[in-house]
Amino acid sequence: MNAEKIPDIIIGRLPVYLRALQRMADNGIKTTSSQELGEHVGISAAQIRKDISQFGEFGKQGTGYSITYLLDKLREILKVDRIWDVALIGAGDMGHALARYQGFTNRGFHIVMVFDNNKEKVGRKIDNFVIEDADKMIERLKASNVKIAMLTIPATSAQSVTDKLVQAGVRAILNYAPISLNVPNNVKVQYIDPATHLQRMTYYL
Amino acid sequence: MNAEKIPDIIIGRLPVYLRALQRMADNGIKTTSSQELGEHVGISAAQIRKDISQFGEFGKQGTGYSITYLLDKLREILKVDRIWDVALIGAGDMGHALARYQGFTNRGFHIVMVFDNNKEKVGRKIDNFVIEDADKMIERLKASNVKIAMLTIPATSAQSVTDKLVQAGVRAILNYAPISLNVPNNVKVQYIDPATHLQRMTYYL
DNA sequence: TTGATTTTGTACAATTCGGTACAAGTCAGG
DNA sequence: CCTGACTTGTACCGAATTGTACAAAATCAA
Repeated sequence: MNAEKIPDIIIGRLPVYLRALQRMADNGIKTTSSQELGEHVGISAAQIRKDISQFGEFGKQGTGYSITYLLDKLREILKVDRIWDVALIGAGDMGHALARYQGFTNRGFHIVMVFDNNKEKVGRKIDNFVIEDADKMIERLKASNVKIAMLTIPATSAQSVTDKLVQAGVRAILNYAPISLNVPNNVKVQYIDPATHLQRMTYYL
Repeated sequence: MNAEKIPDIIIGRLPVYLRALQRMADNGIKTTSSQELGEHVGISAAQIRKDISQFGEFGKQGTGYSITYLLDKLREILKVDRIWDVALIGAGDMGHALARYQGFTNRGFHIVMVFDNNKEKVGRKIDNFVIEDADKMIERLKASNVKIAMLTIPATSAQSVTDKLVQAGVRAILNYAPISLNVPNNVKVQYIDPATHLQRMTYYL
């Protein structure tokens, strides 16, 4: 076990391992090797061994890794051995899709609030969520223990809303708006912008 | 100008620069510096200069970069100085959101087909798109010039559908299914999985 | 015109990251 | 028990990536 600072790039791969392992577990597989896992996720076996060994000796020579054990450890490392409350900001098409997405529950996340600044939408429901008024967002967040927000609003208002989220104590933002966000060092942002992702591939076509 | 192989990591940053520059241009700004652009996108000025200089000397000492000129060059490099036809596979919530997304048009992409394997959905419309039968996907794609697909289907069928896409000549896949895909070397995949992205941040909370 | 200021592109240095190779532990079968 | 096949964790090394620093070019104000 290594108590030093773990590089971001390694942390970034762990959720991919976690996802693949979870899938193997669902298929009833009990054990895997760095080799096999590597083939599933497209990463070299040595890389996987090195990444995992940053956190302890979880494998067994000759046998590989117990999937349930490794799952537990990875969930613990990534702090998804619990359920995080998440706020969804923006009830447009993308917000709707995320609100209705069934893939969060068994991966550590639970949407607890949905906000929109359109007064016509406020009070309406998406499935079980009642859309709340964005004007009340800061006070609602401050009174909650929400540390994670998903931002599905236009780029024009993304930075100002982000500032409010930070002010309200949010520490992690999944940003669907096509714009880079400026946040303090203690706040993390991940970007999802389909056009940007597509543009990362056209170069090679 | 350097004709050598450009690292993936640099190509990955160019769309971010492009997005920021496009935004500046929309705001009527004519010129920028690596310093200013860096502040917008959260990347060091030296890094930006080095990235851009891989492709030529586009800046001017003392002045910086002409935004429209740099935009043209980046679009050319990334091959988004044209419009790419894109196929959308899966007409669920996420597929709907993407089909209706207005952010593709001025960034080089145009959805031209939407498929679903649910016979009840086939023939229905999402805005102007008629949902087509997934059974006809391969032949429809082969008869088209579609090289890019967006996959918004369940993980269980993602690999088999991917194999069909590859067989039909697709060379770039934006995968929304929460699973790693296996593709030949000449096919690129980008992953969008909100739970994975969130899990990349919880470690730091 | 001149000197101060700005900014690029790049050489060089430092750091980070990934691949190779192997000792040592584990297991299955005879 | 013994042998052969597997597999981990890590030391070592080369490659890739980023940071530092500066010469040279361009601009601007006086």
